Amino acid sequence: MPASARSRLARRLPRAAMVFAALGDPTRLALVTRLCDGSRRSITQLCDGQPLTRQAISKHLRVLEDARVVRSERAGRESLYALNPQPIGELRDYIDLVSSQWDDALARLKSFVEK
Amino acid sequence: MPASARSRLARRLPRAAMVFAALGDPTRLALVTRLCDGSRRSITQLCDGQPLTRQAISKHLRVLEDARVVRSERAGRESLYALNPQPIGELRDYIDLVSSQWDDALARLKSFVEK
DNA sequence: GGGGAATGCAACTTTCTGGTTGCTTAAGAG
DNA sequence: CTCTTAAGCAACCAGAAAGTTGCATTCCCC
Repeated sequence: MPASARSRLARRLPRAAMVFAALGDPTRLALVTRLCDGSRRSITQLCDGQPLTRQAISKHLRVLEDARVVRSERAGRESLYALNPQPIGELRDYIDLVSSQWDDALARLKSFVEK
Repeated sequence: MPASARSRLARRLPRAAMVFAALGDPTRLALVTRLCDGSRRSITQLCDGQPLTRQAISKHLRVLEDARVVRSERAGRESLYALNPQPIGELRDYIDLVSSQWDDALARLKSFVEK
Protein backbone atom coordinates (compact mmCIF):
# COMPACT_ATOMS: atom_id res chain seq x y z
CA MET A 1 0.00 0.00 0.00
CA PRO A 2 1.47 3.38 -0.93
CA ALA A 3 2.17 5.72 1.99
CA SER A 4 -0.24 8.35 0.71
CA ALA A 5 -3.09 5.89 0.59
CA ARG A 6 -2.27 4.66 4.04
CA SER A 7 -2.35 8.12 5.61
CA ARG A 8 -5.54 9.06 3.77
CA LEU A 9 -7.07 5.91 5.15
CA ALA A 10 -5.73 6.50 8.65
CA ARG A 11 -7.41 9.90 8.77
CA ARG A 12 -10.77 8.31 8.01
CA LEU A 13 -10.52 5.39 10.35
CA PRO A 14 -12.06 7.02 13.45
CA ARG A 15 -15.00 8.23 11.40
CA ALA A 16 -15.49 4.80 9.86
CA ALA A 17 -15.27 3.22 13.29
CA MET A 18 -18.08 5.48 14.47
CA VAL A 19 -20.33 4.36 11.63
CA PHE A 20 -19.45 0.70 12.19
CA ALA A 21 -20.24 1.12 15.86
CA ALA A 22 -23.58 2.73 15.06
CA LEU A 23 -24.53 -0.33 13.02
CA GLY A 24 -23.11 -2.70 15.62
CA ASP A 25 -26.32 -3.27 17.53
CA PRO A 26 -29.17 -5.51 16.39
CA THR A 27 -31.85 -2.97 17.24
CA ARG A 28 -30.15 -0.20 15.33
CA LEU A 29 -29.43 -2.48 12.42
CA ALA A 30 -33.11 -3.37 12.30
CA LEU A 31 -34.01 0.31 12.27
CA VAL A 32 -31.66 0.98 9.38
CA THR A 33 -33.00 -2.04 7.53
CA ARG A 34 -36.47 -0.67 7.94
CA LEU A 35 -35.52 2.76 6.67
CA CYS A 36 -33.50 1.62 3.69
CA ASP A 37 -36.57 1.58 1.45
CA GLY A 38 -36.43 5.35 1.44
CA SER A 39 -39.38 5.89 3.75
CA ARG A 40 -39.57 8.60 6.39
CA ARG A 41 -41.03 7.34 9.64
CA SER A 42 -41.85 8.78 13.02
CA ILE A 43 -40.41 7.43 16.23
CA THR A 44 -43.63 5.70 17.29
CA GLN A 45 -43.89 4.12 13.86
CA LEU A 46 -40.36 2.79 14.26
CA CYS A 47 -41.25 1.43 17.68
CA ASP A 48 -43.76 -1.22 16.73
CA GLY A 49 -42.42 -4.69 16.16
CA GLN A 50 -39.69 -4.07 18.69
CA PRO A 51 -40.04 -5.02 22.35
CA LEU A 52 -38.56 -1.76 23.58
CA THR A 53 -39.71 1.51 25.03
CA ARG A 54 -40.10 4.56 22.85
CA GLN A 55 -37.24 6.19 24.73
CA ALA A 56 -34.93 3.27 24.04
CA ILE A 57 -35.66 3.54 20.34
CA SER A 58 -35.23 7.28 20.59
CA LYS A 59 -31.76 6.85 22.04
CA HIS A 60 -30.80 4.40 19.32
CA LEU A 61 -31.97 6.87 16.72
CA ARG A 62 -29.83 9.55 18.29
CA VAL A 63 -26.79 7.28 18.04
CA LEU A 64 -27.54 6.67 14.37
CA GLU A 65 -28.01 10.39 13.81
CA ASP A 66 -24.71 11.24 15.52
CA ALA A 67 -23.02 8.92 13.07
CA ARG A 68 -25.05 10.60 10.28
CA VAL A 69 -26.47 7.27 9.20
CA VAL A 70 -29.89 8.78 9.63
CA ARG A 71 -31.38 12.26 9.41
CA SER A 72 -34.32 13.64 11.36
CA GLU A 73 -36.67 16.46 10.63
CA ARG A 74 -39.41 17.84 12.79
CA ALA A 75 -42.88 17.81 11.22
CA GLY A 76 -45.57 19.14 13.47
CA ARG A 77 -45.57 17.16 16.66
CA GLU A 78 -43.62 14.24 15.26
CA SER A 79 -40.05 13.95 14.07
CA LEU A 80 -39.46 11.94 10.94
CA TYR A 81 -36.37 9.85 10.41
CA ALA A 82 -34.89 8.90 7.07
CA LEU A 83 -31.78 7.05 5.98
CA ASN A 84 -28.73 8.96 4.81
CA PRO A 85 -26.93 6.50 2.55
CA GLN A 86 -23.63 8.35 2.36
CA PRO A 87 -21.86 7.05 5.48
CA ILE A 88 -22.81 3.49 4.62
CA GLY A 89 -21.35 4.05 1.18
CA GLU A 90 -18.10 5.09 2.83
CA LEU A 91 -18.12 1.82 4.73
CA ARG A 92 -18.33 0.02 1.45
CA ASP A 93 -15.28 1.94 0.26
CA TYR A 94 -13.40 0.70 3.31
CA ILE A 95 -14.52 -2.87 2.78
CA ASP A 96 -13.54 -2.73 -0.87
CA LEU A 97 -10.11 -1.54 0.15
CA VAL A 98 -9.68 -4.41 2.59
CA SER A 99 -10.84 -6.88 -0.03
CA SER A 100 -8.53 -5.56 -2.71
CA GLN A 101 -5.55 -5.69 -0.36
CA TRP A 102 -6.45 -9.24 0.49
CA ASP A 103 -6.83 -10.24 -3.14
CA ASP A 104 -3.49 -8.68 -4.00
CA ALA A 105 -1.89 -10.67 -1.21
CA LEU A 106 -3.43 -13.89 -2.52
CA ALA A 107 -2.23 -13.14 -6.02
CA ARG A 108 1.31 -12.46 -4.82
CA LEU A 109 1.28 -15.68 -2.85
CA LYS A 110 0.07 -17.62 -5.85
CA SER A 111 2.69 -16.22 -8.19
CA PHE A 112 5.34 -16.92 -5.58
CA VAL A 113 4.31 -20.55 -5.28
CA GLU A 114 4.18 -21.01 -9.02
CA LYS A 115 7.62 -19.57 -9.63
CA MET B 1 -38.89 -6.35 -0.51
CA PRO B 2 -40.32 -9.87 -0.82
CA ALA B 3 -41.18 -11.58 2.47
CA SER B 4 -38.71 -14.43 1.90
CA ALA B 5 -35.84 -12.02 1.42
CA ARG B 6 -36.84 -10.08 4.51
CA SER B 7 -36.91 -13.13 6.75
CA ARG B 8 -33.63 -14.43 5.37
CA LEU B 9 -32.14 -11.07 6.14
CA ALA B 10 -33.68 -10.89 9.59
CA ARG B 11 -32.05 -14.19 10.54
CA ARG B 12 -28.64 -12.79 9.68
CA LEU B 13 -29.02 -9.43 11.34
CA PRO B 14 -27.68 -10.38 14.79
CA ARG B 15 -24.63 -11.97 13.25
CA ALA B 16 -24.00 -8.94 11.04
CA ALA B 17 -24.44 -6.67 14.04
CA MET B 18 -21.74 -8.62 15.85
CA VAL B 19 -19.29 -8.10 13.00
CA PHE B 20 -20.18 -4.41 12.71
CA ALA B 21 -19.64 -4.03 16.44
CA ALA B 22 -16.26 -5.75 16.23
CA LEU B 23 -15.16 -3.19 13.65
CA GLY B 24 -16.74 -0.34 15.57
CA ASP B 25 -13.67 0.63 17.54
CA PRO B 26 -10.73 2.62 16.16
CA THR B 27 -8.13 0.32 17.70
CA ARG B 28 -9.72 -2.81 16.29
CA LEU B 29 -10.24 -1.18 12.91
CA ALA B 30 -6.57 -0.28 12.87
CA LEU B 31 -5.66 -3.89 13.66
CA VAL B 32 -7.83 -5.16 10.83
CA THR B 33 -6.36 -2.58 8.47
CA ARG B 34 -2.94 -3.77 9.38
CA LEU B 35 -3.79 -7.41 8.78
CA CYS B 36 -5.63 -6.93 5.51
CA ASP B 37 -2.41 -7.32 3.52
CA GLY B 38 -2.56 -11.01 4.28
CA SER B 39 0.23 -11.02 6.83
CA ARG B 40 0.26 -13.12 9.97
CA ARG B 41 1.50 -11.21 12.98
CA SER B 42 2.13 -11.90 16.62
CA ILE B 43 0.48 -9.93 19.40
CA THR B 44 3.62 -7.98 20.26
CA GLN B 45 4.09 -7.13 16.60
CA LEU B 46 0.55 -5.81 16.50
CA CYS B 47 1.20 -3.76 19.63
CA ASP B 48 3.77 -1.32 18.32
CA GLY B 49 2.45 1.93 16.99
CA GLN B 50 -0.44 1.79 19.41
CA PRO B 51 -0.38 3.50 22.80
CA LEU B 52 -1.91 0.54 24.59
CA THR B 53 -0.82 -2.35 26.75
CA ARG B 54 -0.28 -5.73 25.26
CA GLN B 55 -3.23 -7.01 27.25
CA ALA B 56 -5.50 -4.34 25.84
CA ILE B 57 -4.54 -5.34 22.31
CA SER B 58 -4.97 -8.96 23.28
CA LYS B 59 -8.53 -8.29 24.42
CA HIS B 60 -9.33 -6.46 21.20
CA LEU B 61 -7.99 -9.39 19.22
CA ARG B 62 -10.23 -11.71 21.18
CA VAL B 63 -13.25 -9.58 20.27
CA LEU B 64 -12.26 -9.74 16.62
CA GLU B 65 -11.76 -13.47 16.86
CA ASP B 66 -15.16 -14.01 18.50
CA ALA B 67 -16.69 -12.24 15.52
CA ARG B 68 -14.52 -14.45 13.28
CA VAL B 69 -13.01 -11.40 11.62
CA VAL B 70 -9.63 -12.77 12.57
CA ARG B 71 -8.15 -16.20 13.16
CA SER B 72 -5.33 -17.10 15.50
CA GLU B 73 -2.95 -19.99 15.56
CA ARG B 74 -0.33 -20.87 18.11
CA ALA B 75 3.21 -21.12 16.79
CA GLY B 76 5.75 -21.95 19.44
CA ARG B 77 5.58 -19.33 22.11
CA GLU B 78 3.71 -16.79 20.05
CA SER B 79 0.23 -16.76 18.60
CA LEU B 80 -0.15 -15.45 15.10
CA TYR B 81 -3.20 -13.57 13.95
CA ALA B 82 -4.47 -13.34 10.40
CA LEU B 83 -7.50 -11.79 8.77
CA ASN B 84 -10.47 -13.93 7.84
CA PRO B 85 -12.11 -12.02 5.00
CA GLN B 86 -15.40 -13.90 4.98
CA PRO B 87 -17.37 -12.00 7.65
CA ILE B 88 -16.36 -8.69 6.14
CA GLY B 89 -17.60 -9.96 2.80
CA GLU B 90 -20.94 -10.68 4.42
CA LEU B 91 -21.06 -7.09 5.60
CA ARG B 92 -20.64 -6.02 2.02
CA ASP B 93 -23.62 -8.15 1.10
CA TYR B 94 -25.68 -6.33 3.69
CA ILE B 95 -24.50 -2.93 2.49
CA ASP B 96 -25.24 -3.85 -1.11
CA LEU B 97 -28.73 -4.82 -0.08
CA VAL B 98 -29.30 -1.50 1.66
CA SER B 99 -27.95 0.36 -1.34
CA SER B 100 -30.10 -1.51 -3.81
CA GLN B 101 -33.21 -0.88 -1.75
CA TRP B 102 -32.33 2.78 -1.60
CA ASP B 103 -31.71 2.97 -5.35
CA ASP B 104 -35.01 1.26 -6.07
CA ALA B 105 -36.75 3.81 -3.88
CA LEU B 106 -35.11 6.65 -5.74
CA ALA B 107 -36.09 5.15 -9.08
CA ARG B 108 -39.70 4.76 -7.98
CA LEU B 109 -39.76 8.33 -6.76
CA LYS B 110 -38.34 9.56 -10.02
CA SER B 111 -40.84 7.68 -12.15
CA PHE B 112 -43.65 8.94 -9.94
CA VAL B 113 -42.57 12.55 -10.38
CA GLU B 114 -42.21 12.18 -14.12
CA LYS B 115 -45.65 10.68 -14.59
C1' DG C 1 19.24 -25.95 33.12
C1' DG C 2 18.52 -20.94 33.51
C1' DG C 3 17.16 -16.56 31.76
C1' DG C 4 14.63 -13.73 28.88
C1' DA C 5 10.73 -13.15 25.64
C1' DA C 6 5.65 -13.94 24.33
C1' DT C 7 1.61 -14.99 26.05
C1' DG C 8 -2.28 -16.19 29.23
C1' DC C 9 -5.09 -15.42 33.33
C1' DA C 10 -7.37 -12.94 37.11
C1' DA C 11 -8.72 -9.02 39.70
C1' DC C 12 -9.89 -4.45 39.71
C1' DT C 13 -11.33 0.44 38.29
C1' DT C 14 -13.63 3.57 35.40
C1' DT C 15 -16.48 4.81 31.97
C1' DC C 16 -20.00 3.82 28.51
C1' DT C 17 -24.34 1.51 27.02
C1' DG C 18 -28.77 -0.04 26.88
C1' DG C 19 -32.67 0.18 29.15
C1' DT C 20 -36.26 1.79 32.39
C1' DT C 21 -39.65 5.21 34.77
C1' DG C 22 -41.72 9.65 35.60
C1' DC C 23 -42.65 14.13 34.29
C1' DT C 24 -42.98 18.09 30.96
C1' DT C 25 -43.89 20.30 26.64
C1' DA C 26 -45.93 20.87 22.12
C1' DA C 27 -49.31 20.17 18.73
C1' DG C 28 -53.65 18.10 16.40
C1' DA C 29 -58.51 16.83 16.90
C1' DG C 30 -63.12 17.39 18.67
C1' DC D 1 -60.75 24.93 25.27
C1' DT D 2 -59.80 20.45 26.51
C1' DC D 3 -58.22 15.92 25.60
C1' DT D 4 -55.02 12.95 23.52
C1' DT D 5 -51.00 11.80 21.13
C1' DA D 6 -45.93 12.52 20.03
C1' DA D 7 -41.95 13.60 21.60
C1' DG D 8 -38.20 15.49 24.78
C1' DC D 9 -35.74 15.59 29.19
C1' DA D 10 -33.65 13.92 33.49
C1' DA D 11 -32.55 10.63 36.83
C1' DC D 12 -31.45 6.30 37.69
C1' DC D 13 -29.75 1.26 37.33
C1' DA D 14 -27.38 -2.94 35.92
C1' DG D 15 -24.26 -4.93 33.15
C1' DA D 16 -20.65 -4.67 29.60
C1' DA D 17 -16.39 -2.62 27.72
C1' DA D 18 -11.88 -0.71 27.83
C1' DG D 19 -7.97 -0.49 30.11
C1' DT D 20 -4.64 -1.26 33.82
C1' DT D 21 -1.47 -4.08 37.02
C1' DG D 22 0.51 -8.27 38.82
C1' DC D 23 1.53 -12.90 38.47
C1' DA D 24 1.87 -17.58 36.22
C1' DT D 25 3.09 -20.26 32.26
C1' DT D 26 5.43 -21.74 28.30
C1' DC D 27 8.89 -21.92 25.10
C1' DC D 28 13.27 -20.64 22.80
C1' DC D 29 18.16 -19.97 23.15
C1' DC D 30 22.74 -20.00 25.16
